[in-house]
Amino acid sequence: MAKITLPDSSIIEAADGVSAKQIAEQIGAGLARVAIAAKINDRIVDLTARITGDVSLQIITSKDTAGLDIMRHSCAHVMAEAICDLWPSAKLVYGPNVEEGFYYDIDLDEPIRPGDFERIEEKMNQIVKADKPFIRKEMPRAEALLKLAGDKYKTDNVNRAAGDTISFYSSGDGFEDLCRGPHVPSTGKIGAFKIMSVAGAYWHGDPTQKMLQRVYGTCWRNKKELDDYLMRIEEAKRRDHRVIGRQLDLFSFNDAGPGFAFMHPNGMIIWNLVVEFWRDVHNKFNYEEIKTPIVLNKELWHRSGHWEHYKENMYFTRFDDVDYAIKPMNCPGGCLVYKTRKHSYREFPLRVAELGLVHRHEASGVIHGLFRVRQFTQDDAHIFCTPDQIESEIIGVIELTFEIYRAFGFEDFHVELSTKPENHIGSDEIWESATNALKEALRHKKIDYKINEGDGAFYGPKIDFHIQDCLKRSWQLGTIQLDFSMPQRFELVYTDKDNTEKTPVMIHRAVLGSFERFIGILIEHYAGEMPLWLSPEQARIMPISEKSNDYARALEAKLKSHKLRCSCDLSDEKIGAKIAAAHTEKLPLMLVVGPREAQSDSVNVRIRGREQTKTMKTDEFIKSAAKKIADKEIGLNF
RNA sequence: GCCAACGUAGCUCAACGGCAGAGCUCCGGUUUUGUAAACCGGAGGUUGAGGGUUCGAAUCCCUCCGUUGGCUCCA
Repeated sequence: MAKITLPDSSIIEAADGVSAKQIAEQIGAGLARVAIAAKINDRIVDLTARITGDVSLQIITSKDTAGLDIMRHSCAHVMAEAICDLWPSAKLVYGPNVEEGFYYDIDLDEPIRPGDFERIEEKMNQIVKADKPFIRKEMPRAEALLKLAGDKYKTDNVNRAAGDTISFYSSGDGFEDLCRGPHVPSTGKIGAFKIMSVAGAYWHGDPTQKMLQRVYGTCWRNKKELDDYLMRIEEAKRRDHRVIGRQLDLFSFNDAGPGFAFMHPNGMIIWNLVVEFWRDVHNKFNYEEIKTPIVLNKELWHRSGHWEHYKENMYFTRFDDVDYAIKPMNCPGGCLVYKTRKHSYREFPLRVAELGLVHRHEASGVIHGLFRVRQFTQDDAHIFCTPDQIESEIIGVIELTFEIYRAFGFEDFHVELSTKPENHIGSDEIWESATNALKEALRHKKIDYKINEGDGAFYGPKIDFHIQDCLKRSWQLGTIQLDFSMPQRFELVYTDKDNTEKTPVMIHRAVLGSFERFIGILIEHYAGEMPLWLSPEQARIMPISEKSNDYARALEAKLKSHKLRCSCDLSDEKIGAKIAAAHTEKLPLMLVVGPREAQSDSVNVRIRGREQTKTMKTDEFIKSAAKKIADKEIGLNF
């Protein structure tokens, strides 16, 4: 006898071996119709799964996240069947879900092109319409390996799978695929789908392996959800910093220097404001600032270990028969500054910041707007301290980091901790204590984090701060890295209490990561609508007609004397056109002035994106704007 | 670096073997305007670069450069 507890705590009794589907039918025909899978004792299984004994049961529908996940994976199978039908020589590799859809890796010599998507979708539609059941077949591992003999990809998948029982699913017209499951009961249960893109992907992410074709698709409960998703992508593309950067004349790129950003006057205004703010916060946290050369002798890079570990990404130059490298990191220069005098434990922790311009020859395929460039300015700093100061220093860096992120309204980021890699230097003991110091600091600040085992730098463990761009791609901002290598390589020392020379600990950290990337992220974060304090132009003065131009000019001079960034639109256009132009430029404030305002020394304030306007005395406006700027207010309410 | 797609005026795009075009921007003029785009005119191009096929190439083929989306890598 099976005793089945439902989510509402009610209990159904049935004969052993009853299927989840039968129970769903017993609960209600409506539920049975929308049922996709079942959760038996926290394990998600097919609806056909048999129930024995005392269990808890939940029927999963497409409303559940798990139901949508299952639907997507079943959709991947349908896509695989369609592709195998169109290209019989296609070999299936691996087809997991991703955040908002799925992909399937396929080994096929003939390239699948975007132009083929339509016929793949057509074939998929036929399969879905036929509403054939997904049927699970189980067999022992040995039998599965025999069955898959000759298919190196699926054999590999079986070898990587856990457990002794291997399952296959068949659906459609004799299509069968190795799969753990579960699946929807039949292909007709799959909602609205679309093939999104195709891209190359290495088998197991290994560049020495064959490049496969990865076909991306998305699948939603219904057409409306699919359309909403496609709309969201379109919206996101409108936030793309590369598009907005051109629209707002912030920066550009040129074939003359791929991966090297040209910052325009508007972009530099934002840049300099971020630098100014950054300096204020670093002063508050007792940092000093230095600047080290961009081009340094090659020998230095041998000593630092960069030659050995980073040569492929470095630029080199040669003159007067001497080889030089263009710095990819600031630390060696920082070490040379440290060595210019003797240091005492009394001056520790020594926090030395540098806005260092570095060059890294990134692979051509990874260059991406301001997010991934070949020349960038790091907001770097090196903290020299004693081992027992590590944890408090890390806490200090985290506090400084949050203070800076908060000013820009960033709440949505995540933290990752990377631990000892296989190729590392230093003893296990020192790695363990350093990693624990990082963990303790995170625990102390009550920060959740993800652990990337073995992903640390060769010289020490690290904490990274990540943020997502408008298309949900994740980008690293700040980083905190413990470095046991550099102080030794450069023979850095300090004199301790006992008058002996010891090696300091070096903490390498960046908060914004790179100014280029950070400005790109700011643009996407605000969709180009910068808060008042960061806006390249804060207010545009718009005379109603030429008759008010003199008042407009006088007003401009007055606002500028109060350090407001503004200009006059003295064109022959009507006021509506001037407003439209200002909106296109995403200006926060528009000041419409005509004879009325001129007479009363006032301005009519119009706020970006709003219909209603407000007339106020010029002095009152200046005071109010100045306060918003000083407070770095994000809202524009006047 | 690898796979695929794409490079036409400053920007967004059309023409897809047969005279390179539109809107916006820019320049000149008319208009003197009260809250999201007035009107008229003009300028702007060896179609990313080089080679090939063809009577004829933006269009077809090859090489290179760049861009986009992924993979690997990474701030």
